[in-house]
Amino acid sequence: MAARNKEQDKPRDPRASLALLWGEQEQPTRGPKPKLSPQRIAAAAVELADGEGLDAVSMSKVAGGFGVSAMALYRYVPGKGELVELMVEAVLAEGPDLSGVPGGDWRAGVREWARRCARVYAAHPWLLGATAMRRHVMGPQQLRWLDAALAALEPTGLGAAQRHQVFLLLVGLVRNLAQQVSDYDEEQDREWNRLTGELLARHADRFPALTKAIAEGAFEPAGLDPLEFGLDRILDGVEALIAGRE
Amino acid sequence: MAARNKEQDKPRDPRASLALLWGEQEQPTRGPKPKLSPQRIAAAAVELADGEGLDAVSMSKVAGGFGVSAMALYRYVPGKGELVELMVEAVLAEGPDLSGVPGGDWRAGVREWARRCARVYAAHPWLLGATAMRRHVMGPQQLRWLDAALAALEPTGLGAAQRHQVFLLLVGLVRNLAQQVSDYDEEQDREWNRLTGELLARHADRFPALTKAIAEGAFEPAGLDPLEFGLDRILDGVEALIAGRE
DNA sequence: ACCAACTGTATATACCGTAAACACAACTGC
DNA sequence: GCAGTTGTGTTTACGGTATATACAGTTGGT
Repeated sequence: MAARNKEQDKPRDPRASLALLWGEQEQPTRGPKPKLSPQRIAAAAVELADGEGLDAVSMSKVAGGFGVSAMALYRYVPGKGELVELMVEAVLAEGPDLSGVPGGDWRAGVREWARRCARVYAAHPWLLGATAMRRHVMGPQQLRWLDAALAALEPTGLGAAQRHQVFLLLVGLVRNLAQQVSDYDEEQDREWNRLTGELLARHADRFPALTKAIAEGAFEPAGLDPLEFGLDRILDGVEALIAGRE
Repeated sequence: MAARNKEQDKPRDPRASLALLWGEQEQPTRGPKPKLSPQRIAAAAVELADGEGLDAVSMSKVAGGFGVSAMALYRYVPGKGELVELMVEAVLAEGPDLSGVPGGDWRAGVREWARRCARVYAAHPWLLGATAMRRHVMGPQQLRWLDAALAALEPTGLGAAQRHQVFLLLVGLVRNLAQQVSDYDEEQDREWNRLTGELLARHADRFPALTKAIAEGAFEPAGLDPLEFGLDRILDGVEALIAGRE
């Protein structure tokens, strides 16, 4: 175990962050040619995180990949927090063109959006931890995804505030799912189930509903795709909302 | 900024964790009287986390609160990961008796469960980060909440696997909500909105749906309670599922 | 040519979690 | 009562982390 960053405790100038994320900073003409760029650094960090997890992303390791010292990175990035923001933007940029689905079928559109979003999280499990950091600033790519979701929701005829709420619900669904998946570990899971099963059997009276549910196979691998299940529930809920307004 | 723990990279014996969480370890009779106990340590850590955030919980600070050295804690707790697990159990234990709501109204029961769960997260914002750690082991208090949720869902007549899925949806809702709330910071939020607003105005063509939604006031403080809104959607979705099965 | 601006490095600080070796205290068996 | 064993708390040390600061080297504009 190493130490946990207090990623959020230094003020982190939002102006600087935004300039970085939107690529809106005039680059100088005077000094030596820079070897690196915020984007190249972020890309290297992403590669590292994809391979070894977010915790493996340290200034020193990232810098090492370029053969420069850790402090060199601070010429391009104000701090690690901002680097992570850049990483998020980088992987969010990978996503395809998010222009809506052809027809006026909002359910299909929203579903497709959620699937694509889930795919990004699946490809980069560390995204979850990276965006869980407090007070992060939205960059253009995050806004792009937000925009796409809102666009997909326009045909619902819901008000703006409600569309926003539904969007939050959808991101939440995808993120929770990603959480569960990233937590999963075949071997360890089996071990856990075994041990907890024993304990539970010994205290069955304290957990009647749980005991019954387990007996009925609630925790078997199950053919249910959690994403589709969640989407179905939420979309049905939204449909009910639309119906109720008329 | 300090360093980020790789909380999960040391094996962390599940047997030991479970014994700790269930309080099933025979205590010795030989040596000197211990001054501390896993529970007292966890309680102190919770207090610290409540006051200064999860990142403020370091072995050294917790130990300092008892006037002992950091290493003393390792006599009671295998490591920091396990300490955090104990913290989670501690705050989850605070929750009231979760016995279901009287009538056969499953919606009311589930709603009440979610509200209580949300209240715990609101009281201890660090819970989110604490349970986000990978591979955590469920203790009895976590099982108690799970049991209560499953019990509340029994009157729906849904299958065990589906009840489980709905449970996951509900926890997800509460957690995402907690995330949003804990991210919120009046001052900083205003600043962010201002700066991002400028940038967005300059790129309005790239984000048409978002621009429109903002114009319609989608991001105003809004009278919508996100928890109730989310619950309404999900419960309606579940109701549709029940109806569809008949 | 000079100087200002810029890049990268080396060094140092202040944390973090925790392994290892140790001194002491208290109970068990004699 | 005494010895031995076992558990407690401390000290020290190690390898990590982010990053502040002071410096050396490079480059372009003047």
